[in-house]
Amino acid sequence: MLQDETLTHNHHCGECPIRHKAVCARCDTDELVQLEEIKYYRTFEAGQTVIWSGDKMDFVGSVVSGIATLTQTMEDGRTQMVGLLLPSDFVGRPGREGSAYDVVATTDLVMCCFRKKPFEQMMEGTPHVAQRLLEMTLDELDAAREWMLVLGRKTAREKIASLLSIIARRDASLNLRPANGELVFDLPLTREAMADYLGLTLETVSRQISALKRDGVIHLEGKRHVTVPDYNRLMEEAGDDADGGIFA
Amino acid sequence: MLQDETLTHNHHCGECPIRHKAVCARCDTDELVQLEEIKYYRTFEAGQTVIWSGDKMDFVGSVVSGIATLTQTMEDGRTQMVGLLLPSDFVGRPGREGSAYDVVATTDLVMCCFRKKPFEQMMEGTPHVAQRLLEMTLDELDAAREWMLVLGRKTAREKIASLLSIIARRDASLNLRPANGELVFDLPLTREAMADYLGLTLETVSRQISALKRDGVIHLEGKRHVTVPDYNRLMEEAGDDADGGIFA
DNA sequence: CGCAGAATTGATACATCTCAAGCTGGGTGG
DNA sequence: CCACCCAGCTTGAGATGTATCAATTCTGCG
Repeated sequence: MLQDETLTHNHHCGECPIRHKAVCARCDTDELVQLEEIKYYRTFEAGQTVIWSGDKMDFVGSVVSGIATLTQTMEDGRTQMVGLLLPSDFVGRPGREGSAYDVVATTDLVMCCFRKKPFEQMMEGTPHVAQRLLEMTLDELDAAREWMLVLGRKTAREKIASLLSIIARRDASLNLRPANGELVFDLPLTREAMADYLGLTLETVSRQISALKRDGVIHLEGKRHVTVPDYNRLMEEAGDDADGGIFA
Repeated sequence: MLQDETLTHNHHCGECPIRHKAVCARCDTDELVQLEEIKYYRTFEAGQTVIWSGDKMDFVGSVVSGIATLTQTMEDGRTQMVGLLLPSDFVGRPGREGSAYDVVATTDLVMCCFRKKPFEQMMEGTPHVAQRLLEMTLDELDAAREWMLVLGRKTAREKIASLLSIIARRDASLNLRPANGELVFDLPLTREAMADYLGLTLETVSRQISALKRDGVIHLEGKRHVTVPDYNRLMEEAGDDADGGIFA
């Protein structure tokens, strides 16, 4: 595994970009010192597998930068994405040996890893870590259930609109945008990855994106650069209530 | 709200049927005393709505007996079940005002409720409750992700087989069965509820159940009483690896 | 330049939905 | 005690959305 030396030595948590959103968000200075002792950085190139389903995991950790996917695969090759890991998201499950999913780096990826045993011990002692992890897990559960509605009941067009609206919303909350209703972002996923997320084929994804473009719901520059002229229109196409602003 | 007096006064936690599986599983005797002070029972009749999506929740709690469903509904009426609540499962989210889902009693239901504020305070003080809740939430997240694969990638026949195998497995772990490979249970859901769980129409559910019956994968007495002569066969039909026994 | 991965587009097949007609079994009122 | 009723379920025929198979077209890069 190649590792970028500028990233694999330990930075100070105080300057960390995900300091206030990750599993360490509630920790005070003392607790950060404890975490620094058991942490190390790892980098992965786009396309690299971080963990194979079933593999033993000797660490847990947070995504610092880049994007990774959580996928499940059936014996015959059918694949479903079950999670999209963005900066500050947590990987791994304390109290379990192996991973239940494949974790794959979609872009170049930097992870802040904690050795599993010490991390688990720390969870016992310092409630701030466990509290934050519970909060994050509950959020993920809500997101997973939201996605169950998308997978089970929405049409292909609604699925695409839902995905775009989620990416747009996240992007808006990260890089704060003028709230003039126009949103611009880059798709972090290939058509195939979108298909795996939405339970579709890549051809259907392509057709529906073309249709949304033809109907003026989105504009495309190249394959990845998307402009949403009217976010409420996109929400309607997603079958969601158009109310409840972008920055909820 | 009608309440059965024999159930709404407080029993002792020590004799509670879900004592060792619910959110209180790790609590010691002292902690149980604390919980007893903030708890009360509520009963619901089959078909009754426990909580409406968006409603303010002044309690959280555990299912003691009976079955409830968690559902999400779109404006045009399409509905997706996002959770099936069995005895010992937890309802509600500490740290959030309203419910995100409809909770409906599928059978007669008894819940052990905790007043929300005191429960949240207790979570701060006694790590055993928060630890157990984290563990349960992680399990639910795994279940939700498993279900995403079912919704996104499985055929109607596989979906039905998956649901039957889950119900069979749960039933086997509750009422322990002879491990001779034959499983018998009652479906706790109507065809329509199964359809909402699986992202299908009730007609498709009915057709696929008929097909599995015709092919000898299951036997039916009446509409609800199911016999599975060969669990591994059912697993194969579900598209799952047939290995990894029933009582995993 | 030209290749390879990614994406688009087209023609057709098929699984599931939709609409519609009956069936079944348990409960109720005459 | 029977006739009726109704929710839940089954089955059928046809419509439709998405998958599948196949042929091009982009796009970035060595």
